[in-house]
Amino acid sequence: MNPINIRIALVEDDERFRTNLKKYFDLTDPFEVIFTADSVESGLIQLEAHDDLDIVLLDIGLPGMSGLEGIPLFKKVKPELDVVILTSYEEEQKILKALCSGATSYISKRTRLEEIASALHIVHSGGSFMSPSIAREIVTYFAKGQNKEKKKILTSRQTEIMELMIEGNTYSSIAQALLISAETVKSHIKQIYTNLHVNNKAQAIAKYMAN
Amino acid sequence: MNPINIRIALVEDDERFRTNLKKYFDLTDPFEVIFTADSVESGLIQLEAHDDLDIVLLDIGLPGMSGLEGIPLFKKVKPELDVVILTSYEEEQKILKALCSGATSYISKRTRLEEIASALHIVHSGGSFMSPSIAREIVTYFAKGQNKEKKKILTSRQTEIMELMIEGNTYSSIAQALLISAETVKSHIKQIYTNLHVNNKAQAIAKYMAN
DNA sequence: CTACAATCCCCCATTTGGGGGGTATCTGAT
DNA sequence: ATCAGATACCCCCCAAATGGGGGATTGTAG
Repeated sequence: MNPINIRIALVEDDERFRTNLKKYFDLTDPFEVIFTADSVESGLIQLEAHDDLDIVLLDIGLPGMSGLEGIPLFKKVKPELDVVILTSYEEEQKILKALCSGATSYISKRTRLEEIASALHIVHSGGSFMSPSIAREIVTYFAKGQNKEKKKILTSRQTEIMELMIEGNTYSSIAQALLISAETVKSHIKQIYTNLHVNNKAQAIAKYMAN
Repeated sequence: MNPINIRIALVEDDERFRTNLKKYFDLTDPFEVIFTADSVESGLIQLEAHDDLDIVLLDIGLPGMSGLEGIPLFKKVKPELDVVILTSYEEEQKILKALCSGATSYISKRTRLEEIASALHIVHSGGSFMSPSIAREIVTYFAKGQNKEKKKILTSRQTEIMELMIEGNTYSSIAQALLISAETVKSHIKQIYTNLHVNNKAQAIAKYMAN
């Protein structure tokens, strides 16, 4: 067997698209289509019989069990399997759910076959590929999360020290990082405790991280 | 002006890399380098004078203010500006922070220039590009999040002690609350640190609260 | 002028973390 | 039935870190 063979499976209910993909990958090195399925259920059964699989290309809009529900099941049978979502659903909710369930990549069906192949190469070498529109949804998600502005009870210097404290630094290592004296760090931390109405590191971190 | 012109700015302290990028983009259509800067501070000043900017390419490891801190400032001056991080820092923490601050894309410095250009095209047309290794960090982050319920790294006793520790109790006050010896509390906490792969209270609390 | 952030210093008791050592149950796998 | 492993429990030593109490000087913004 070719050492750089990439063994894939296709789980897709649209027969035309599925056979198209299979044809393409059958003709394209170094891909090897181990099996195809038109549902999660059938895919799972076939997966049991083929433990040499690298990547499963999974659609979301499947009859019966959805691809979204299927992800954890595939990962359960073979945890090191890379699940690549190939679908036309691009809503944030579906994307996030897929990623949370353990999908490695999320590719739009509009993507050209060569680009899908390139994505699979990336995945096989330990990376991850996101279609531009999908990636945009993800960054939007993160940016939204930040909009919750938190209380400005700490000065910028105090925040800086707080962050370093959370990383487990001692007063002196914080001092070194900020090029100030450990005594100064201590003074700042005293002040932090006063501002947060606490009197030790544990409570301070808890309070700081809670908001 | 060419309607498909992409007006970019480079904020990067490594002079060689910066001039390289500038040369490349100066020669490559449809890019136009509006200005370059070697620090966030200088970049912000120049941004005020150029309101026709589309994208800023920003390094993270800058002297003075870090790129991470700079992102919100750039977005504040010009909210519709797309901030593209181009850096060699690939730690999850930095990546997430950048995305939360409003970065649109995050590209590894190891990326070929043509690919960077292609990423900028994607960003300019409303998408987002992530380097494979970066994207992988992001999906890992999501996958971890899902395991939060399954995060039973701590036994029930350890959890109990952890909660009391977060409230700021000392070993002896935890001992009193649980009617055991302080030495036992200490043993438990040692074990907690082992399980969480940390070695002090601060990191333990941060890790415990993060999930 | 005043308040406040940021910097620095000393003293000293308490807490912590890391290194040992141990016993008693309970559970799951052989 | 037994036995390894996990869990909970207890103890000692000692260096390092922390926290609380004093104090001080700058610079800056209101």
